[in-house]
Amino acid sequence: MPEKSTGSKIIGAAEELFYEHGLRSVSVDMIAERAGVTKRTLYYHFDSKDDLIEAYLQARDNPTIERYRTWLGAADRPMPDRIRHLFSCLAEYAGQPNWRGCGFTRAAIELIDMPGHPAVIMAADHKKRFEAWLARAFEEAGTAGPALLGQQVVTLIEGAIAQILVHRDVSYARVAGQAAALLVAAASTGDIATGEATTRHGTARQKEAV
Amino acid sequence: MPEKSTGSKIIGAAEELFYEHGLRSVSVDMIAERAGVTKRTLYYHFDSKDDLIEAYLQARDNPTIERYRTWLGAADRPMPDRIRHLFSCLAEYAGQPNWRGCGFTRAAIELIDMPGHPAVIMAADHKKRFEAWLARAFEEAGTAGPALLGQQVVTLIEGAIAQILVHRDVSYARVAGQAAALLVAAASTGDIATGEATTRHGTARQKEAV
DNA sequence: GTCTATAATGAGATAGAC
DNA sequence: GTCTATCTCATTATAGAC
Repeated sequence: MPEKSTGSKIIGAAEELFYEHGLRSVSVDMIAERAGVTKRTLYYHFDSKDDLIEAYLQARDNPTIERYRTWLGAADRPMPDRIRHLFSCLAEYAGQPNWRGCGFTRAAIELIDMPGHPAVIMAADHKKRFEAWLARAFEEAGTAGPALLGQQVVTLIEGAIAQILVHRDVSYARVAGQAAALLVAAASTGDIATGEATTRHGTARQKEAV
Repeated sequence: MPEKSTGSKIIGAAEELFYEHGLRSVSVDMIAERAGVTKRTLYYHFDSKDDLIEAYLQARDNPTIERYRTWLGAADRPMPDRIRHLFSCLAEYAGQPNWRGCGFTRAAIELIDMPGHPAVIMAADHKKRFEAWLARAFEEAGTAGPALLGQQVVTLIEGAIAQILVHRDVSYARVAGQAAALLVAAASTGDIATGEATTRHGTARQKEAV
């Protein structure tokens, strides 16, 4: 098999460093050193640091969505269970010591004063595609209101990630998973969780545990 | 009334700039200029930029929680309605052109490679107190499982803020509010939204609208 | 307490040889 | 394509006068 190309070595180094320490804290020098090349070589392969940032997110795009696809699992189980499983996997994944939240959201925040930055655009696009994938999974499972449910569940995922990051407490993934499963279950019974009506006569029930 | 002190002028400038552009993008020079003092004067009042960052978050702490307290409103209405109202207010607030998400979460992310930074500690502490306040409100309203519900609702708030920030679309606050109201309503009926049991026999219902 | 002026450092990016 | 060496600029922080 072929030697790893210089370009991909640089991207690999950028991935590790940007994700672990953030975009602004990591210098081009650090990336070059980690990649085992000089800065001049790095600039031969990439035009600028912004270019590297873009490549970093690009490299994470597909793997991230595929990871969630695996977590959701096949359609041979009820959707609420699959969703709970997804959040359960997230909890385990986020418990790893080198986990640092969502690289896309973090990029959007770090580059908040550069709305036109390619990485910011890419982050929004990535999240839209992720939401669309999830909504589609709901649709295929015959869940009512798949688009709305997609919005709600990605919001729970996003919130759980932020809370885990701030508190270093993965339990937020589990409680978010319970919430998501309840929403999905409510929709699965044929109801649509939207609108402004009161829900006080709802009777969604979950057995007590944990 | 007394003239605004130099110290508070500096903090005011730091607040505006840090919140709008982020911690790393804003230089001490910019803050000094905005405050109408020289850099030397700034360093007379604050030891370092990190010190300024801390003061910036400190200044936002109480106002932020009070804002949510107002949004939740008095206890003269059913809790699901109050929660929906809170998210509705968030949607309107986040629609303002100078809104930039949660300063605490953003600080935690920008300073992700400095886990011991005072601002990072303060962010976690702020969010814990916020969650405790919300859980207490549920408790006072007699809702079952107030602590769990507090976790779930803050997770929805956090997620909605992140999504709005990335997509510049306040509708995430509304759908998150619907989800939160449903969770609260489910708990209000005496159920506790926890555990691992399937929820497929739940029948929480919300009228379709919007 | 506030000013002008200046360190001291680290960053992104480039020159030109091989 | 990769190297050594350097440029240019922004940034945090400080010196010393008034």
